[in-house]
Parts: sequence; C-alpha cells; structure tokens
Amino acid sequence: MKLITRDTDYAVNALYSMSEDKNRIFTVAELVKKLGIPRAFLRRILQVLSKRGFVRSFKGSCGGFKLSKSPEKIFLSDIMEIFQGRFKINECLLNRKTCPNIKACRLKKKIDLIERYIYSELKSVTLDSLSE
Amino acid sequence: MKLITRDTDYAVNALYSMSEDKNRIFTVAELVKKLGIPRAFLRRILQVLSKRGFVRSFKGSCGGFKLSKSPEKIFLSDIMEIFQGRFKINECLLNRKTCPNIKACRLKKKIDLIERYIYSELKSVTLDSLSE
DNA sequence: ACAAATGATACTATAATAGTATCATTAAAC
DNA sequence: GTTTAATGATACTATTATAGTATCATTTGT
Repeated sequence: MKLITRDTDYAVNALYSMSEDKNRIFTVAELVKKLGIPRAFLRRILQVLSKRGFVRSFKGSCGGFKLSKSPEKIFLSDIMEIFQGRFKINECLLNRKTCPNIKACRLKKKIDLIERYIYSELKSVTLDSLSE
Repeated sequence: MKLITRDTDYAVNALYSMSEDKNRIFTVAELVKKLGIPRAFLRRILQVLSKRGFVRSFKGSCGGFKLSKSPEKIFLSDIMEIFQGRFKINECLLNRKTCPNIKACRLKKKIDLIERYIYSELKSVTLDSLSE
C-alpha cells in the first residue's frame, strides 16, 4: 500500500524542477523532456497547481509555468492534500455496533495522534528541503 | 485518502469481538449478527486470518473460529499488512531522471524515518489495547 | 444420513488511480 | 492581422484496488 500517488509524485518533481530557477518560465514540453512524465498528464497536473496558486501560468506563445510560491513554503502535505484529499487513517476503527462505547475512544485518540504526527512530518518536507 | 481499508477494519472488529472470550468458538453467523458485516465478506476474511494463524477454525457442525493468539500479540500493523500489503510511503519521490543524485537521498531518508515511525505506532496498537 | 459449520475458489460491482485526446483561448512574432 | 506556440477547459478511456457475492466441496456432531 502506497501513501503517495503518482499525481503527487509528478507534481513534486515538476515543482522541484521549476524551483531551480524561480523566475524562469518553463513550458510543459521542457518539463516532459526533463522528467519523462506523459505530456497530457503533466499538463493536467500543472493546471491544477495553477488554480491552487502554486504556479502561475502564462498563455500564448512563449508561455508556460512559473513557480509562484517560495520553495520553503511548499509542503509535501499540501500537494498530497490537493491530489489525494485530506489524509485520514480511518473514521473509526471500532465502528458499527461495537463502537458506541467510551473505551473504544481511546483507540480513536491514539489514531488521531498518529494521524497528526504523520501530517506534521509530511508538512516538514518542503520543496527546498529536497535539495538540502 | 484512507490508510485503513475495510478488510482490515472488519478483521480488527471480528478479532476484537472474539477476544472477549479467548476460549470460545464463534460462528460466522454470530459475528455477522454482532458486527453487521456482510456474511460472505466476513467468511473470506476469517479464512485468511485462519491461514495466517490469527484464528483457528473448526469445521463441521458446532464449528466456527477461535482466537489463536493472545490479544496483546495481535498488532494492527500485522492485520494491515495481511490485507493491504506492506506499508510504503513511496519508492522514491524524486524518481526518474531527477533521482540519481546524492542530494535527493536525504529526502528518502526522511521518508524512511516517517515510514518507520508510522509502522511502529501501528504496531503499538494491539488488540488488547483497544479495550483499555 | 442429515444438518450445520468452514474450505476453496471464482465471480461481479464500484471506486480510485492512471493516462489520453480535443477543441477553445490567448499572446508573441513575423 | 495571420500564424504559431503555448495554456484552459473538459471529457473520455484503461487499469487497478477495493468491496462485496455466490457456489460447491468437505468436515463433523447428532
């Protein structure tokens, strides 16, 4: 079971590439060549990242994409949330008929703790930390 | 995105129910009634748990399933591994053409650390800890 | 022999993930 | 102002994972 899907993976790679020169405009073609990601796929991903404000897009000839956030403000957790939704371990493990007792809630608390830890760890992975 | 699938969820609930009396034999029908899990689904899950040595099965009339491990030796991580495979964040985030550099491996180390933490936390959730 | 249980296994349905294709719109450059 | 090279929007297909169902064979207590 994987925690990170390909969308997230591709997005991180693309953003990382673009972080090498924050002021340059990169075309999809260029990134495709560099990263070996299917063109149409990468296009869709960049469009999403553009809507979410991680990159800025420039239309027309000589257009392309440019990073619009500082690499140290781009968190892995954010990218994951965009493409995979909010990370949840589970609603409640002892659910259904077993659930409605106080005891089970200790588990829920533990699960919540683990969840928060994972989230904070994933948040600590920033785009610029990748090149440290 | 969820970390725990329904198989794991159902398995934990079934095992938890059975842990209330470690020496009793429970029939599927009985557990279905108690937990509200689809019969055929639960049957499949118990058969897997039986093959993996978590429960012992008794065929024939008056047959059923009985816990065959102490609740304190049944870890959430094990159940997850059985039904969802080994937990992996990702092979390598900066993969493909970006990957083969030493720098990226710092990320891999961090990811590995997070992974190990998650694993150990999930391992710390034992069947008996659910009723604490 | 019968009834009540699991064993083995194959099947369908739904949802998430992965990937593709196409036409519309924009803007630089000639 | 036409062409060209880019993204915007969107709809589509393919594959895989998850969820759930069904059936016949085998075992065992009565």
